[in-house]
Amino acid sequence: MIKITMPDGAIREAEAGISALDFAKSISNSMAKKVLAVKIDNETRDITTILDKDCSVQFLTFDDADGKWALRHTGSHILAQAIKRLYKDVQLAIGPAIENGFYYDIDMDKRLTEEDLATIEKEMNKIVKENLKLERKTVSRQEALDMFKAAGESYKVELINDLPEDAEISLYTQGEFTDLCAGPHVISTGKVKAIKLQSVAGAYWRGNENNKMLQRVYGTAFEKKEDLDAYLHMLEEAAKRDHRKLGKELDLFSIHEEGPGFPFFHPNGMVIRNELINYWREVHRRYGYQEIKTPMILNRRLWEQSGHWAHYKENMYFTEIDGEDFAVKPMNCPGGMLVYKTQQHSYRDLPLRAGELGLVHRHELSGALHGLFRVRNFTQDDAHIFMTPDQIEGEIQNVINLFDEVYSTFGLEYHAELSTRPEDSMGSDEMWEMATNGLKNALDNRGLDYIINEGDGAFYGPKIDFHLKDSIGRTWQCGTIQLDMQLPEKFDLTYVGEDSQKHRPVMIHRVVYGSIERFIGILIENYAGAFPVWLAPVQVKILPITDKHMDYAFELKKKMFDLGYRVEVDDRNEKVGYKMREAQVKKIPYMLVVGDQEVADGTVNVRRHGEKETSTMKVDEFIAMLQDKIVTKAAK
RNA sequence: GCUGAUGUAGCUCAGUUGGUAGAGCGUAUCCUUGGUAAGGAUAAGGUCACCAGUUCAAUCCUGGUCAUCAGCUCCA
Repeated sequence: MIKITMPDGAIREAEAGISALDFAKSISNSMAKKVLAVKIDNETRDITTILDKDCSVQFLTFDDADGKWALRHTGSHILAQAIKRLYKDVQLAIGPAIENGFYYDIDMDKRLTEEDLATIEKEMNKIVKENLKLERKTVSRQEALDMFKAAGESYKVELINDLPEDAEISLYTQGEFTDLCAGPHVISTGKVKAIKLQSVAGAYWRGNENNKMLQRVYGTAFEKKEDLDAYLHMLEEAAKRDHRKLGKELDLFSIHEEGPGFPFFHPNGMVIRNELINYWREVHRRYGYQEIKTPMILNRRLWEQSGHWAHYKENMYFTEIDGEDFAVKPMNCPGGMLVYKTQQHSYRDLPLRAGELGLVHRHELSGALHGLFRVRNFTQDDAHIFMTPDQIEGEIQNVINLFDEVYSTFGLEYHAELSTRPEDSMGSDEMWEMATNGLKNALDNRGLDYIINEGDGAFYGPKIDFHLKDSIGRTWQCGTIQLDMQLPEKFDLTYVGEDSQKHRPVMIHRVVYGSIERFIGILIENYAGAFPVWLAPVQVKILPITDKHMDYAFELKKKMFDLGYRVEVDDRNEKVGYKMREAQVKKIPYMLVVGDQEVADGTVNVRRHGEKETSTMKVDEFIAMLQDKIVTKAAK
């Protein structure tokens, strides 16, 4: 079933047998404004890319972005045309517009280099100058097939063959170049005033790793040179927030060749980590959770029972103890099951919420590793909740409330995705429907915006994922709520009901941070390294002006240290300007300058990170202010 | 894992068309006691990612390995 979320939030469902593309197009045609892009899997795409994907889509409300989108789309055609002009034996695959630019997938033997990109870019600018008109023409399927077959464009032929029976097939022509394309485009290539090719990378044909790998050229296009410059400048600024860069500069963590994907946390990073954990415990206590801890290495039998041995083995690490196979846990659930089974539970105990900060190890593909965002060992802020089937909705609600509170504390914006039953799944239709509806109702009641990933759920149940953005707009899944109808079965979990009979509980897995590592990465980029004072590794730096003021500085430090604050004195033989610069670079929230005047008056001169003005206050006054900021977890 | 690029001092980088390397920052020592983003001097610090091969000679050329980066695939 294909569902389309309209810009006004209304949901429309397609009749059976209609393809996603057709459905999307029919809606698009019925609207005054042509719909240029859709959201699939939370990625903005050209409408043509949904042609063989049976999934839910969300139209974007591109009020004034229409032109930009078409412009980028035309950019991709100019790219293809330039490549066709410059090289022989080139086959074109697809070339859509994307969020900030466009790409084109091409198949050619020659490997494109950086220099080649420069050459192609030159040719593209020539095409822009030629100001070629883009002309749209509708053709019959046979005409299209004949044409692309004759041209030796086998990818286009495959695309055409996969189009639905009654699909309208259109071609766009600019000068000597014609491409299969649903459009829309700007009227002529001359409209694209600023073009930049960014990179070339490999991409599998149709996103399937069993298919041939093509070369994908990424670029971006704007109407004005200034817009391009502004965009490139924005990218440069964003790169400064990269958590891998800041992690090094602020001495938070490191990753070494000796342990790819196994991050080392330094003292500064541990402060943030521990504050996050403290906060996590405080929140979960309020929401009625208990905490457990289960072992990292467990016997093979357990993993066979849970299904991981069969379904997750290629991601697991193994070892042998006393001649028996053991595995390092990739997930915490089986351990949680064993804890649940150590006693009999009454329906009165449910929902039973057991949290665990569990260190898991997963063998991720080497090419997928990425700073703290994708690692091979990480701590999940996990919890397993056991409940009766009619508690699902309320409990999900409870979890979503908790998520919202936590993300709000950090000022993080998030979006949710609901993933439904996959092809290959276990359990009855009724169970799936009940579980999926439970999740959906909870989302609807909360009034949360979400997109649906049809068939993207786990084999054991549907899930809601929460995605957060990094500094350059890539999104990372952090929180997730997964309903599990399988593990309780496999481990024969029961509770005693009102009728004094044994019943099967429903279980959910859920993480808020997702992994503490990934969440710290997100926070570093979100705050650009300037953490709010409650998280800051060093909260206060005291800067004595000369040696004469050292005693006062250290007295002050002891006072604050004894109260539990993270405070340091910069007692180096340097001028105060130098010390101030370094404290600012290290993004320490509060700098206290102390000199003759402060010593005489028993005051401190306070300067906040990133601000120019200073203010003098009594020591106790400053401490009270600091305390307030920390307790309220103030953002600034 | 796949495609492409990269790997030189603690950090950011320059350099050698084959003759074992340099800057700035940082660090140490000394001078300087200076009111809010860099005071001065001196010194230490590198098997040029690792392993082979070619060569009189390899950081540089060739091959392999590892790691990192951008994508793809996958995922917290």
